[in-house]
Amino acid sequence: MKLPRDGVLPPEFFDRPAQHVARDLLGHVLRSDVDGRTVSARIVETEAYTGPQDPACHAAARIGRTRRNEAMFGPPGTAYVYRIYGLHWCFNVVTGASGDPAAVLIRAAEPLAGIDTVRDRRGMAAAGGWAVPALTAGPGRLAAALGITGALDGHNLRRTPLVLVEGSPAPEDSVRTGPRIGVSRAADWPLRYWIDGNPFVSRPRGGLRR
DNA sequence: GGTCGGATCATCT
DNA sequence: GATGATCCGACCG
Repeated sequence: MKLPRDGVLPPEFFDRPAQHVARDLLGHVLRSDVDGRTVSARIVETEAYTGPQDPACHAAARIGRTRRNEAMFGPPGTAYVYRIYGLHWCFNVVTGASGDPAAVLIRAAEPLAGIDTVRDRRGMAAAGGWAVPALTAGPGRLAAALGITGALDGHNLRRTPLVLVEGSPAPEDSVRTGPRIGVSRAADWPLRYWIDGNPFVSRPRGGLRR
């Protein structure tokens, strides 16, 4: 695919099945300028929620179109942000054509810039200066680190303050797949993608890898 | 090292 | 009224 010179991922990148976008997003970069503070991070873990036929998808057929999942029906490259467990925000990228409700959950990323802001937002001491997995490994942590809230639900991800830009795609043989985390339906569908061995990949219940 | 429970609330039935 | 695409701190060994 031809990418524009400014490096912003084009709508065509997202106008594909969610599982392809989930795999291909690994290695690309999410940049946030929320509150005027720049943070960028390389995506290392994703999950695909493929549409009405996917029982774990927020737009599964039994649910249909509701106020919460409205953004999933928008054009490819739209943000879908929702609150979970009453506490945390989760950030997704809408895939496929308008009216086709599928998305990719961004579960973890490796900070590249703005570490001080990340540490500040995550309530960690300013000392140190380097990134650790507990800052951005896991969807709730990642959203908090980048300042992503429900205010960005429906946001166009080619525009500031939240943009997906070209990074260095993960080599094909470094990508691993497995069941999605924390879902009760379609629990065995292998729609989770991550970069093998990357320390910023989340490890729910069992500590962090490495 | 591991396992467990509480926090906290929008959304949907 | 129940559920949930989570996180963190407490507790145990």
